[in-house]
Amino acid sequence: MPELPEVETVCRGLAQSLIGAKVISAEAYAPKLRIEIPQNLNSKLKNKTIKSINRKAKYILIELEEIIIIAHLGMSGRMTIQDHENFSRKKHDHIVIDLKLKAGEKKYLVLNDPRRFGIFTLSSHEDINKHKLFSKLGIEPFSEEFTWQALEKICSKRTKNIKGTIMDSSLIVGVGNIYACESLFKSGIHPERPAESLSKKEIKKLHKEIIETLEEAIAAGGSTLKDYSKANGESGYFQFNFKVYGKESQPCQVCNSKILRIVQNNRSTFYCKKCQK
DNA sequence: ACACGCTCCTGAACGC
DNA sequence: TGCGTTCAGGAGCGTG
Repeated sequence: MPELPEVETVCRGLAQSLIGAKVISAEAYAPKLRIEIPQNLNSKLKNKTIKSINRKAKYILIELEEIIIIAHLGMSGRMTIQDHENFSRKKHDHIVIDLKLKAGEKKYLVLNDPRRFGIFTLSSHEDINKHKLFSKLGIEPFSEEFTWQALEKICSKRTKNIKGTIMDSSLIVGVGNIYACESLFKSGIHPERPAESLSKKEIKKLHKEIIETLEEAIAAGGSTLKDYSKANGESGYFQFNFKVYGKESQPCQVCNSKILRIVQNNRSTFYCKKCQK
């Protein structure tokens, strides 16, 4: 499922092709995903040119003249650019935008989302910064604001387990289940530890590993599961080497003891009992 | 303010 | 083979 690195990768991929593209037509084939899809998409997007494409938390912001598309890939969303030649709308293709690229070529931008946890909505430029979807977002892990002291503050007096804490998007954005598991493993911190129990040294280590894990995944092109594709539609797995995620019962790459799986906050957690204290 | 559990959705994987 | 059940999970929301 798309986590921050995947969304970043998708944004970069889309930006490469679509900056300067003009909307010929836009059509929605579902009334809602996680929230309602605006009606009359076509009249709102037609003839507008794409100015920039950026990521905010796990949201994709496609900025056009006078309007901004806010998209979220949820669990199973894919945003792909497809050729006109032999194009046919597939199952779960919920949004299809016909675009004329800067160079003149025509392409479709398609949002496919089988599990429909995604979002596709619109905002004006003036409303974007106070948009409801963004009102409770925590710190961006790549921002200057995300210092180890900021993480220390988040963890202080927090009784909740550290894994749930770093995954809480009202505190820190973009750390999903996979990278929470991975960064805790690399930090040697047990996922069930109360956030407030972490020492300063551990906070510093975790802070560093969260950033590095996400950076590494972006460098690898984002990690993925099997129902995910890159922006250009090329499917398949990325090359990120998971140390614990999905490795239940397999030997730890560091100490050889069995990777364990537990359920925390209704989510699977994978960890090494020996490496993570 | 915080912690926690429920919910949305579909397809894959699994059990009988 | 085929049906039913379980699981995956981001994040908003309601409850205590």
